This record gives sequence, structure tokens and C-alpha cells, in this order.
Amino acid sequence: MCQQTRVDTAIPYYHRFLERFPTPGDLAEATEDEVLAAWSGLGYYRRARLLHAGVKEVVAQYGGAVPRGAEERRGLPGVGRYTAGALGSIAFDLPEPIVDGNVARVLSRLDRIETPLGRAETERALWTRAEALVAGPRPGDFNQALMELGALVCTPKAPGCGACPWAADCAAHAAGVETSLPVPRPKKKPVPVSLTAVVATRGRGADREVLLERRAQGELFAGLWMVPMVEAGPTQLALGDEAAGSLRDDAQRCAREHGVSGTLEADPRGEVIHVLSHRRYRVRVWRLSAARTRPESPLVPQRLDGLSELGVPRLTHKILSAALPSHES
DNA sequence: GACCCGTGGAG
DNA sequence: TCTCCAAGGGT
Repeated sequence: MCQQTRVDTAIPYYHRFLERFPTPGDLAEATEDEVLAAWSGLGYYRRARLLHAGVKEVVAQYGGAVPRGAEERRGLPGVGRYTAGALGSIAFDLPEPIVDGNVARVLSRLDRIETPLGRAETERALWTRAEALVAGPRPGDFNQALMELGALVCTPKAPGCGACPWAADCAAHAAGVETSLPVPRPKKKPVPVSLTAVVATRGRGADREVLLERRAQGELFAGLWMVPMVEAGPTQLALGDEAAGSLRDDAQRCAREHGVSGTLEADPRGEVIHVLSHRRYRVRVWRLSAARTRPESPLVPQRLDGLSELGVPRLTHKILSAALPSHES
């Protein structure tokens, strides 16, 4: 859960997760929907699927306990070098290094590493240094302390060098360049993508259902439930936003391609902006009522008050809120 | 090595 | 409002 996610963000999910899946066996036997539902809102949903696959392997191959051997740990789905080292040092008290974002910042300053993060030579230098440092007593505590030092003292913007136990040994501090390290990897701007979404509903009041599809493997938000969407058509891209007619054409096309018909409103309900690390989505939201589906439609009616039982990403909740003012979250 | 994958808090 | 970046891993 903590991969690329702040600990404070993950904590409530962690507690709910353990309450729902108290043992490895419980998680291994759960359905993908149940696991993704418990993960909904946390992002990077592949982690949930990898965790699910990993715990299944732990149960099937290792009797429900994470194996002690480094090779076996590293071979589990979702367990890379960092997680393998965290398990080794914290759970098994083995002198294995870890390098997360915090450690990378501390060590790049300590040794004044001026090559960009992500580069092979940079990573090699960081892991080599971390490995040398952890070769002492209490490796788990040492690794966690190193991460805490980065999170609380050796912070990105305004490091508290006055409170740092390593200030006297820090090459970056000696040179006065600590705030310019580490050198970040070159950043790429999110690619703008225009989408049209159709929120198709059946029934009214508490019994109202919305038509959702489960995203296929290999697609964005794989395994999660979302409203039908299509990319904006070439006409709209060429003519721009003033071509209002083509906007509605996209909504019509979206409904048709997803095998749903009904009453499509004359104007969109609104617009949703959702930024991922590599994409910037602008979603025009349309409302279609009295929805009927053809037999081949991938859409499945879902009760609005039952969405918490499914894996549903934030983007979908934003879209539903735009189309259905009563929808919250 | 490059790219893909979500979300939210902090400054 | 905008930028940065989180206890990374897979392809």
C-alpha cells in the first residue's frame, strides 16, 4: 500500500483491509472484486492485484507465511527489490538494504550524488551505499530510521540540517547544495486526453441503477468498474469545442458502441478533469435515462448504494457526481 | 532505459 | 492554482 503512496494516506486503508481480510488465507480466498473494493480510492490498482496474486502464492507454496529466503521473497508477485529488502530487514532481521524515495534523498545528499535519479549509475551508488550502511545491528530499525530521517528531517524543500545527526558527514551540506539534491529524473507532462462519458441509469429513487463495465486486463483501470467512455472524435478535435453538435455525436457513439440505448439529454451535465501521473483527462459527462442494453452489451446494472462493494476509481465517482447530483464521494 | 500505473497532501 | 512527490513494480 505504501508503494508510491504516503504512509498517512495508506494507514486507514490498511486497517480496513486487515479487518476485512484478517489472515493470508482470507485474502487468498477473496474475489478480485472484494480486494479491489477494499483498495478503491488508493490508486495504482495493479498493486492490489499483485498483492492478491502474491498472497495466493504465499498460501499455496509457503503454507501462508512469507518465505525467509531472499530469492523466494523476491520472486513473489509485487515484491521488487525494495519490498524484498523491507521484508528481509524488518520481518527477518536480515542486513538487507532498502532504497525508497526518502533514502534516495538522504543518501544522494550524504554522498553528493549529482547524477539524476533513475539512472543506472545513480541507483547503483544508492543501493551500494545503503547496503554498506545496513551491515550492522538491528537492520530493520536502521532501515526504518533512515526512511524517517528522510521523511522528517532531510525533507525535499527545507531540510532541517540543524537537527540532522549526519550533518557533519553530509557532502551536500558542506557544499551548501543540499536543496538542489537529489537531481530529479526529467519530468514529462501528462498527455491531454479528451473523453466522453455516458452515465446511463435505470429506475428511480433508491432503486436507481447505473450501467457500469468492468475494464479489461491491459486497459487503464484494469479490473475496475467504470461508466462507458470513448475518446473524443476526430471531428471535435479538428473543430474545437464550439462544434457542440459533434460533442453529442460522441455521446451517441459512446452509447451505441457499448450497446445501450435510451433518452440522451440534449446537453452535457458537466466536465470532469482528472490528472494521472502520465495523462490529463478531460471528461465530458452526459446523462442517459431509461437505459436499455442489447444482449452483447458489456454493461452491467449496479445499484448506486452498492458501489462500495466494487472496485471503483475516483474518476468514476467524479463522473457520477457530475451526472447525478445526489451522488457523493 | 523508457514507459505505464492513481491519488492526495504539502508548500 | 500549480508543482512536487510519496515506505515502487511490471513490461
